[in-house]
Amino acid sequence: MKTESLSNRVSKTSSASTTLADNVFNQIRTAIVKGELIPGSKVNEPQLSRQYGISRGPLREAIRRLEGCKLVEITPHIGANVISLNRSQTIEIYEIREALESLACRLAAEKSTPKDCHKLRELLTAHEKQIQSENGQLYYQKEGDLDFHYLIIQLSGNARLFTILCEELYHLLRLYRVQTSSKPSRPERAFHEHHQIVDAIENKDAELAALLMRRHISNARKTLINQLDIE
Amino acid sequence: MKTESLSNRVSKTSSASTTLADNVFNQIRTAIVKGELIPGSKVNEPQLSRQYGISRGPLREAIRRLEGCKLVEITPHIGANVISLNRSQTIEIYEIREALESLACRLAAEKSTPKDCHKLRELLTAHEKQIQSENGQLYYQKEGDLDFHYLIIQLSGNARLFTILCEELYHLLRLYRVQTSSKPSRPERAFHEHHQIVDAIENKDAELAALLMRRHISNARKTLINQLDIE
DNA sequence: GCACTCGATATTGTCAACAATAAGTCCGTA
DNA sequence: TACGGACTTATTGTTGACAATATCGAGTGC
Repeated sequence: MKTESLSNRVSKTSSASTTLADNVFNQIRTAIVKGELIPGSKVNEPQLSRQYGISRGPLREAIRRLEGCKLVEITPHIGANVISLNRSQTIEIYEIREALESLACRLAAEKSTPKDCHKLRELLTAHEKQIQSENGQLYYQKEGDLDFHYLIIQLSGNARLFTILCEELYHLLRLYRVQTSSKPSRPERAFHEHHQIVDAIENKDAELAALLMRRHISNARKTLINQLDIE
Repeated sequence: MKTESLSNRVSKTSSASTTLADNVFNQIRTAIVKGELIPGSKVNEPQLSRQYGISRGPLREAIRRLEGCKLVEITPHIGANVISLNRSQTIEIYEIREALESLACRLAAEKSTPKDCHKLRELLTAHEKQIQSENGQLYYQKEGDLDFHYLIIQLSGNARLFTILCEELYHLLRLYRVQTSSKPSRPERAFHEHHQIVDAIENKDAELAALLMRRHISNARKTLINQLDIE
């Protein structure tokens, strides 16, 4: 209440939630994903409770939710630390993504209506225009890539799949990008792959769609590994 | 402290944890998975805090962890309810299992040492003896099936994969079995499939291992669907 | 008899204080 | 100077009380 000072407005997301715990959960989560809370650092309860102007009760509930999302690690009697992903852990996540998004793509191809396909096409052409007007490099950085993947996962119709990918793994990957300040840079290639994937979905070729998505993410993984090897 | 009466000992798991919240989290989780807390029912905080002899603070943290495992659903200002899986939600989980365990199997085939393969063989032969001595039907019910899958996931070496499958999805499936009191009944067929999988892993044929595992779980899914259609 | 409102009760959300554990500091000794 | 131990401080764990919201039931009007 009193110390609304400088760092209180960490993010704009959902300032008016129904409960303080959920509210501050969202705020801290975006703070972590944006890199404002640096990976590996300690999550100090008294400090955060002052910062957000709430008591430690709901704050601890929020931290427990963050633990569930695997964004912090809690050690009993010591406290929580913001997760820090190393090289192999990131590769692990990409392996899982490969399997799950391949599945999502197959399901999407099976279930998608012409209207859905139209939305996918629209998304791609919108991104294409953006690329042309902004000289290409911003496709990934503006997360147009993620938009595309989000939509396919939604089209899969598997709600739990959406939760695992979009509510858990993607946040972790976003964190990693901030952590290593890595700029994914293979826009035109990825863009071509995206078009192939939509083609397969439109043709209702589920197996091909799954294969293409798997290869798409596998390529991203290999790019990441090479990038890590260089550094 | 005072009301240790009848329903206090809900489970035997981990009575001496380091913190009350973690302790009661484990207890409630097993209670849910065992069906002692029936799916869909309300999670009453005052009642549970009396039952476990703790205050509502750590209890609420435990509930938030359960929310993270997707074992309860929390509605603001209303409370938590034990999750209840319907038919389609269960199929969703099986779809995810199919993708993830297929991945696990491929990784296991790539990384497994001869010693690992030996352990797998031992597990299978041990189960085989058990089947012969107990007339078959108990293989699944004693969770020998899960032992097998657990071991392969461990051999995959992907820690996050292990977490997602063994710490989250499996608990949900176990809950569903209790909920519908369904007894998986295709022991000899599944057993044959298990043997094939180990063969592939031993031969370092990662693609085949992945394929077989995917089919193995796909069969289980189809069996489940048929079973549900009958009822 | 039915629907609606209002009040009583129970449950959830939040807080501030206390207890227990860990971390840091200062001091003495070898 | 380096090491170890007691003391101090800070942080986490836990509790009970209070506030806010939702649920249930009785009573009233139609």
